[in-house]
Amino acid sequence: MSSTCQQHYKCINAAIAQAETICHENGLRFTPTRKRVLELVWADHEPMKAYDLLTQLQKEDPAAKPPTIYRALDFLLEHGLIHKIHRLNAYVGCGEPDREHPCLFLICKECHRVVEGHTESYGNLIAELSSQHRFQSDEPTLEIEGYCGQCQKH
Amino acid sequence: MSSTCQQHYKCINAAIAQAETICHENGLRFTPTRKRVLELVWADHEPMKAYDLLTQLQKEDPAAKPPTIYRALDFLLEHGLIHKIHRLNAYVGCGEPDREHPCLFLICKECHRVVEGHTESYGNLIAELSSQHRFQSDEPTLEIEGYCGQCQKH
DNA sequence: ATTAATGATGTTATAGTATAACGCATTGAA
DNA sequence: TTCAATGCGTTATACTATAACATCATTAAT
Repeated sequence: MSSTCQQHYKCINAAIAQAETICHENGLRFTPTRKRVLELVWADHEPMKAYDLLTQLQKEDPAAKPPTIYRALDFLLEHGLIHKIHRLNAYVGCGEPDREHPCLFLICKECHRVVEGHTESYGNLIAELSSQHRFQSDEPTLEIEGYCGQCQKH
Repeated sequence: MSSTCQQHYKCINAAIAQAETICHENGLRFTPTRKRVLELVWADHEPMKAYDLLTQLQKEDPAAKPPTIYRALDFLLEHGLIHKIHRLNAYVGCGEPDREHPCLFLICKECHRVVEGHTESYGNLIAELSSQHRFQSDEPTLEIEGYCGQCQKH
């Protein structure tokens, strides 16, 4: 575990609780595999790779295969419980699964930490672009690589 | 070819000419393979996949292998002559290789066309996020999927 | 001109990411 | 209880990208 939180189990528990609520409210099946995969994604605040998750899962369920993981990830993505960082081919838990929001990540090249950003102007930008180009937008992702405060060369 | 331009060879010629200038100015070697791959990327305004480019290249150079393509793509990316669309694992020619600018793409899910957007507010947003998070940003990419004007359901 | 350093390419192999396809099991509604 | 829909098990394979090492080409210094 490598993050800024003090008691990481709280992050995990909160994420699972939110997921349970959301699934219940929307009549979705939060099956044991889906739950377990979500926990594994949240095992760390760093983005997790599919095959690493698979390796983890196989410790408990030796029969797990790639589709096991990818199906769970697809479900979690589809319902906004996790995000995919495309340039890393990796997955992170979503901090605000109950609120519709465009994804925005700051990705540190040094420590590989990813922070999920939030700001009004992002929504405005998307709106501006959509109207400029008559584009009906959907699933925008802003991925910014660089160096976080800890890792910058001074 | 599927684009809004009328005479696409002009796009290709312009791109190659710009590349030649940039490489010359910066003491870079614009080798035949690199040039040919850039032409192939520009063969269409749609994003091109690495292995499709390879198949094309192999028609002229049967000895071409994956590294042939990936090395050329790496060179072109590094010098801003093309962009990678991460969520598509695909590559498009850069419309303004001589100007430093953060990448911003509108990707149509229907016709698969990609337009490279430009707007002041994008730079501002990056700046705002960087200062908010004390993040030294580098290579941001904003990829927005959705439906373009042509493809929207009315 | 020769040579050493660097960069580009050739070549083989393999690593890493993701999905297709098919059949069985479970669930929940009619 | 039966049926339709959804989820899962399983095998195979497709797709994306890089490692590693040999060879060749270019450049600039001697």
